[in-house]
Amino acid sequence: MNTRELTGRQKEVLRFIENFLLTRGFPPTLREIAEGIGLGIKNIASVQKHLKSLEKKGYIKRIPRKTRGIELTSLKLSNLNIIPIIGKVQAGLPIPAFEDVEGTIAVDSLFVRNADGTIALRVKGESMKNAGILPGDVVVVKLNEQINDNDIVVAFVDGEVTIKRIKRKEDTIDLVPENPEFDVITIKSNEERLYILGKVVAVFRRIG
Amino acid sequence: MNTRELTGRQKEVLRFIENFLLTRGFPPTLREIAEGIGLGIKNIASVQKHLKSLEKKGYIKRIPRKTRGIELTSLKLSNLNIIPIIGKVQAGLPIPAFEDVEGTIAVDSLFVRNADGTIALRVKGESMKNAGILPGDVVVVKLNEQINDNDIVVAFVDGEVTIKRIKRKEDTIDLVPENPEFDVITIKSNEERLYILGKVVAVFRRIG
DNA sequence: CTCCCTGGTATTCATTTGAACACCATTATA
DNA sequence: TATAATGGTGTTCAAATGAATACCAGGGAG
Repeated sequence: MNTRELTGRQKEVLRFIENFLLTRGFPPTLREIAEGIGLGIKNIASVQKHLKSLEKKGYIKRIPRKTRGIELTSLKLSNLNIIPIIGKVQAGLPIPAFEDVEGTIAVDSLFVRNADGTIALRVKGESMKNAGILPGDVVVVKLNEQINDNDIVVAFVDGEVTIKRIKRKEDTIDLVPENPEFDVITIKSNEERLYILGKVVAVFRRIG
Repeated sequence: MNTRELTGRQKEVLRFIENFLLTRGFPPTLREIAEGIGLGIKNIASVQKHLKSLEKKGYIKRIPRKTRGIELTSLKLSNLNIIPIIGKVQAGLPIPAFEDVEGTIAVDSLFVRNADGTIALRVKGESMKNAGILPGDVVVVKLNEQINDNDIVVAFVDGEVTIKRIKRKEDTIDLVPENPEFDVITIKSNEERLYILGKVVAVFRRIG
């Protein structure tokens, strides 16, 4: 048999573990698995064998002697980032304050590597429409990130929050919208009207 | 003290639990917490008190008498969906086949309610640019969903995969791009050139 | 036929674990 | 001043748990 193919019973065990973990928040014990797939409570040895098979075929990883020590290869929690969604950013000095935290959002590490210094905001306005950032979208913002030319940033201008593309000139900084209906905001370097909150690193949208 | 505010020690305990769960894949035992925050191994009673405080303030939920029975309010795994990323969709009858599964992606239930019959695809081409769907984006597709007029769909036309907005006319179906540089594809209802794979329900993009 | 893998049943055992007490110190609040 | 909340220490105990072992049966591969 192929090294990755599962027997019916093994599939059943794997599905049970996945489902248990997703609904309960932690992996099952051997006895919980036994019960879950309709085996007698005394019948842990069978479960042990199934788990050994699943591990050999690469679907799970077991941590020896640890209660509930089962990791799913398909669901690596270490690939997850929990990021707070901020409802309102309040102007303030020296740094703006985050208010109305709506909750948290789980983001795959495919989009965000590290949750440190990262927040999520809801997009208002159409100024970045042509960059594929629409009203209602959720943008993920890295706060303490190096800002490079042409980055899309979340900026405070005169106390207002806005998303724009940044372009540095000789003596000015341009905040460029990606929508011809909006104007470029030009700020002289010596003015104190601008505060760059962070860099937009991901965009999420739900449709329908 | 506010019902939600945490003391320094309580914060420390919560951070430890979060970090443990995310890196190890399952919550810690009381003794692991005790060790993790620098308490003696015998000192479980203190941890019990901290957990009780954290639960009272709504940050965690405990499942009595269960080893590692700690749920994080901020990280509800039940709010997570694990969706396969399909590298290539192969034309085939009666339904296309999914090949080159790149892996899985975790999606917050904020964007996808249910993982059943759901896949993720990478966008190629700019035909939906003005709908905020760009090349390289990941789109989430519901396979067995009711298709309504004006939905954005993944369609097979003459064996080619494409993302378009669907508009039903009297005797034809129009697949409308959201980019003036692309043409509308019109298909007569009696032709067998069209297969609707599913409906696009979410778009994800990484920037930079 | 023999060997290996799968799958189930039954039992034993050392550890681990959550829970419950008792006791103490500090600090903030009423 | 009294009271509650926080935070730490030490101990005991029943229950839960992973591991190991032995036994049995069927099927596929060589």
